[in-house]
Amino acid sequence: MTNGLKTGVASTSALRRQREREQRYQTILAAAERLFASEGYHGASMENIAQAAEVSVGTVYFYFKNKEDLLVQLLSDIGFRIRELVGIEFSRADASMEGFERAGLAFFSEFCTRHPEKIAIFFRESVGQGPAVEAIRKKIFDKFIGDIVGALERLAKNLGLAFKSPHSAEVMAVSIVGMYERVSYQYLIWRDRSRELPMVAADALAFIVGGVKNLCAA
Amino acid sequence: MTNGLKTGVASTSALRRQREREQRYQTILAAAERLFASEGYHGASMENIAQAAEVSVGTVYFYFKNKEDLLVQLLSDIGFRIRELVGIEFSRADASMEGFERAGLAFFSEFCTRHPEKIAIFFRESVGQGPAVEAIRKKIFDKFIGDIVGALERLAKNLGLAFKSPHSAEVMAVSIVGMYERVSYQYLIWRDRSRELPMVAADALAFIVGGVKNLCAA
Amino acid sequence: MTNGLKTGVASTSALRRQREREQRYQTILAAAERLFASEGYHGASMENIAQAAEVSVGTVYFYFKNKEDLLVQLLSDIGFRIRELVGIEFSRADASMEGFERAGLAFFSEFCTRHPEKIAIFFRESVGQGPAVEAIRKKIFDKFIGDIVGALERLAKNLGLAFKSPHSAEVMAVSIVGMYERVSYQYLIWRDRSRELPMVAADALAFIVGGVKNLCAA
Amino acid sequence: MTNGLKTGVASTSALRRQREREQRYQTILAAAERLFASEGYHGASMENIAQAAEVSVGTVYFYFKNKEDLLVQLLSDIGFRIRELVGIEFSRADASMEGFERAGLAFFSEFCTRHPEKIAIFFRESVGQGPAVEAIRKKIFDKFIGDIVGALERLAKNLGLAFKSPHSAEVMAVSIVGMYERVSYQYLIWRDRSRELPMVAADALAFIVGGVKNLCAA
DNA sequence: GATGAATGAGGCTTCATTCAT
DNA sequence: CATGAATGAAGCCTCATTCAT
Repeated sequence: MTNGLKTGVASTSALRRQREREQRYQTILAAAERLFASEGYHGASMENIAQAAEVSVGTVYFYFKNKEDLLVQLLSDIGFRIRELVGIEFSRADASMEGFERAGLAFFSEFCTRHPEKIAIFFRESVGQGPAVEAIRKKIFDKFIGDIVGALERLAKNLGLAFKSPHSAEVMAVSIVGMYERVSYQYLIWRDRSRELPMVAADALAFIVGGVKNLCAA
Repeated sequence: MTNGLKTGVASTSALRRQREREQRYQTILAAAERLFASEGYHGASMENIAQAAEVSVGTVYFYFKNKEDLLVQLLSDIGFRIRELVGIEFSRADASMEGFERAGLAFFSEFCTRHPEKIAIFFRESVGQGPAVEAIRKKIFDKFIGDIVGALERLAKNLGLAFKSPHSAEVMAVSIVGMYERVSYQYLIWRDRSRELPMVAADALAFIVGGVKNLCAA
Repeated sequence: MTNGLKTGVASTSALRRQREREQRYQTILAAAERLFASEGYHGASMENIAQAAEVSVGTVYFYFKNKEDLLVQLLSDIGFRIRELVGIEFSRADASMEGFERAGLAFFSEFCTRHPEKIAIFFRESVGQGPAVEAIRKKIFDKFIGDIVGALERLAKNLGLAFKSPHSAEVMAVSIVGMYERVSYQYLIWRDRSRELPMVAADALAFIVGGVKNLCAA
Repeated sequence: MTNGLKTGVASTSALRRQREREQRYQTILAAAERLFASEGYHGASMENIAQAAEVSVGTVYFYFKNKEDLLVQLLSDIGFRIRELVGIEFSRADASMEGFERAGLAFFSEFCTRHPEKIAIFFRESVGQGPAVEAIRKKIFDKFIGDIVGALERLAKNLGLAFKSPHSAEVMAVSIVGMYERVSYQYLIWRDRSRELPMVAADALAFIVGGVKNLCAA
């Protein structure tokens, strides 16, 4: 306080440290993402990841508790980004199904095309990797399903419609998530048709719209 | 057949051998199925599997090329059974969507309830286990998708309808498969609501019917 | 039963297998003993031990659960041998202190001289190696102390003597064990005076005899 | 001392520094003692110790050469304190065995009860930790043995007694140390009977007295 | 003097697979 | 055909120690 300079200098170097830490963290995470997607979760060794990130194994363990933690952080990040991009569209959906379409386009045309590795990790590499990973996967899925259920309920309320059964909203949400998953898997991971994805997406969205209509009644 | 006693005796013992071989094969496969589902593909060691099947490790390797082969055979069997039960309903579907509903019920109310381990293996444990496994998974998915596409095309033809786009049929099929997958995962693996599954299935099927209608036009 | 030869052959090869197994087990244990004594418990790696035993690392793990198990088996064996050699003399001690002297000579002049590595492992390398190892150490010590307490009580009874306090017998036994331990450590491990050990032992035993007398009273 | 103000100020701050340094040193040593005793020498990492002492790892390395040094300093300190408390009683022992009893009580009733962690470190955690540590352990033991030998020799001289053999004094000293060690281990570390220790000690000391008498003759 | 991020050698352990009996 | 002991590559992870700031 009494010493502007010193504090200034100190905070500057402290900030830089902080920044560098964050950068290293991200570098390692990025390397892991790349390798998990290309070599598979088990195929990528901690050694490989460290090399790809240009750090030592010890450094990886300084930033992440263990290999599983690497995957968990990756999943958290992926889940966050998807919701940021897609969930927001669902939450805007009110009196029409336009929000559903915008959400789908955001996912298929933007997210999938830009981040095929994230799709591979979320839908392929993180599946069946033990309880801890399954737990976070379930959490992410549940949040996403919640977003869609919210959108459906607002839609029904605003349009004065009722669902066929008490499960309907949830089942629809789960179904929609399942479609997202398998369509992206089929057209992005198994065959790379990322260019056709927008058209494919259009059909998928029409399917969703029809499905939703059929489970609501005046 | 035409030979005398000696051959008869020989063929009898040969038959018994054949039968015993087949039995052993199935015993091992069953043990693997159980363990893959409960401990995970990586969590189950060949030693474990051999013990569970009450044979030696060597014997497991006599009947199966390697661990991956065990999974592949399991997947083949699962794929076959699903098509046998579900695919047949799709192929019967002609001029109405009833076939789609029967297929869905067969899957959710029969298959899922009776074989939750097969669902776990197909949708969880076999995901992301390397190229060879992915290949057979893709093959099974593709066949199943083909069944549904066939049903959709017949339906369209018989009702004089046209698809919105050339992709439509395939996208719908992929979507339906995705729904099957995630709905069973959500209501069977993540939470055990096998008793509610029939009701859930009803909603899911209504969703499908609506989706299909929306992608066909007179 | 009906086939002497076959059973004979079978049992022969089965026996040989059994024998070879036991031999391998002992070979590995011996290698571990040697290395633990010379390099220290932590200084000896599983790799080293495997090499010294001329087997692969995997084989070591086939016979022993882990490194700690190796130490535990070693300790069990050492404890057993000491009691076999020394404890028997205590149990023979009845109406005089001769048994105490024979026991001491057996320990110092026979066991220590013949198995300095076992002494090193029991009194040096196995100390402070975690709860599991401490547990077995305590068990062995307690048994040994029990042997001595038994001898003391018989002695007292036969000579019509009484102990000073209820603890006396146990405290004496613990004291005697402590003497055994430190005397062997001092004259065998820290300096190699194995040749003088018999004389040293004589003095130590005289010390014990005097101590015992002082804690018993007519 | 003789300098004026400036130096005075300087020496004041220098003194404070000196004091702070000494404090830090002791804080770290205390943290190490606590952790070595509770987690074991290997179980306590330098990181743990630094955290417990509320300093950084680097600081620990500023005050101590390495982890072993931490243990060595600890041992030195423990050895010093034991001699300070116990050895002094032996050195006072002249014409009677009272000194031996006072020494024993000092050890069992004072030192053990007050510093169980030091006992654990000296008799458990520092055993078998490599040549350097063994060397200092031996040095401490030897000094302590020397104290006792001195007391024994003075006693013999003053009472006009002779030892049975040239080894006798040393063997007795070693035996006494061994008793101290194992009795404290048995009644303090393995079972916490610190409250009964005084009584146990009484018996142990009577044992020693008897033993000594038996090895001296008029 | 103090900090704490970075290092990397080295340890323990697992497990799919082979092969002599 | 069945057995199960043997293999050894490869993985994950720890931790004492260093050094630029």
